[in-house]
Amino acid sequence: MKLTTKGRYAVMAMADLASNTNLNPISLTEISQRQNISLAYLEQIFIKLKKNKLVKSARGANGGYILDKSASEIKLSNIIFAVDEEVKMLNCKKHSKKGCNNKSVKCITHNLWDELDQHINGFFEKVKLEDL
Amino acid sequence: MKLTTKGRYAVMAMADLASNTNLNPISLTEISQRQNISLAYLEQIFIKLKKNKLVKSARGANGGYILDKSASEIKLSNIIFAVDEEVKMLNCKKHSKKGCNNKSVKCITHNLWDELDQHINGFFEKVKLEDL
DNA sequence: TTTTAATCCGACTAATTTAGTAGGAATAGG
DNA sequence: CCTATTCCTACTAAATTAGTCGGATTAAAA
Repeated sequence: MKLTTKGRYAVMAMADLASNTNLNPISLTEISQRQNISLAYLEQIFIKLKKNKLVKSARGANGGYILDKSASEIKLSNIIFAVDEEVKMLNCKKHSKKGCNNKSVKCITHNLWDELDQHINGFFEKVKLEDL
Repeated sequence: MKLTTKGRYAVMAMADLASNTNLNPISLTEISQRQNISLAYLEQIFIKLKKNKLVKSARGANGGYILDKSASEIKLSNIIFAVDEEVKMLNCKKHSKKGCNNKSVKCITHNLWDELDQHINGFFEKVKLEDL
């Protein structure tokens, strides 16, 4: 699980969406203004959220986005996972040339970073969108 | 708490130091070979570890480093904190212009990222060098 | 039917951070 | 004196992250 401001923006935007939700879709322009995130950047983020079936879109005038599930069903891990594609920054294979080689040389910290990753994941698994 | 490979290298090197310790100092050349980390990079890392009183150095031929405390007294958080100077990647102030402004606009994720930071810190607080 | 407000898409650029190198000075043992 | 080491500073390279730009598509409303 990567943790970047992009993920944070996504969480913020989704929380905004959840709390300002009514029957009509909400445009990114609104969210952009409320949360102070550039529109173009939000667009990128919402494309991904949509692909991951966290939001639905309505195109054209008066269009926008609505949650695809109830706020109680959306875990923060879902959101972060959706926008920060999973490259697992924490494991040993990232720098495979010099890093840990599971087969021969035992990497003493390998398990540690795996555990941490699970720890962080667990943290975001527990929290639902509605909890914010 | 930042989490980079530099921090991981530091943990690996310290674990190496702890497990290969005898009365004599251990040179970075040795650690470099065993852990497959470039010598020059290790030097950088150990300067910081030294400043944070985690290791002691002996200069000159047959010099090297030894732990400055017993492995049971060194927490992983100490090590990571020492090498990845604390810029708190996780809080809202990093991108202060556009980000959260505590005073006026309430940043809905602010507390969340604080909590996570504590969570991660707690994780590394619990583990001592000897536990590896 | 034209205008307008929106999503959608892909490519590009800028900024920042991280990783790593280079070169040499200082130190101490043999 | 020679060699192996730490120490120090500056620089470079690579990777990642953040964000922009231009335009195509869509649908409501005038």
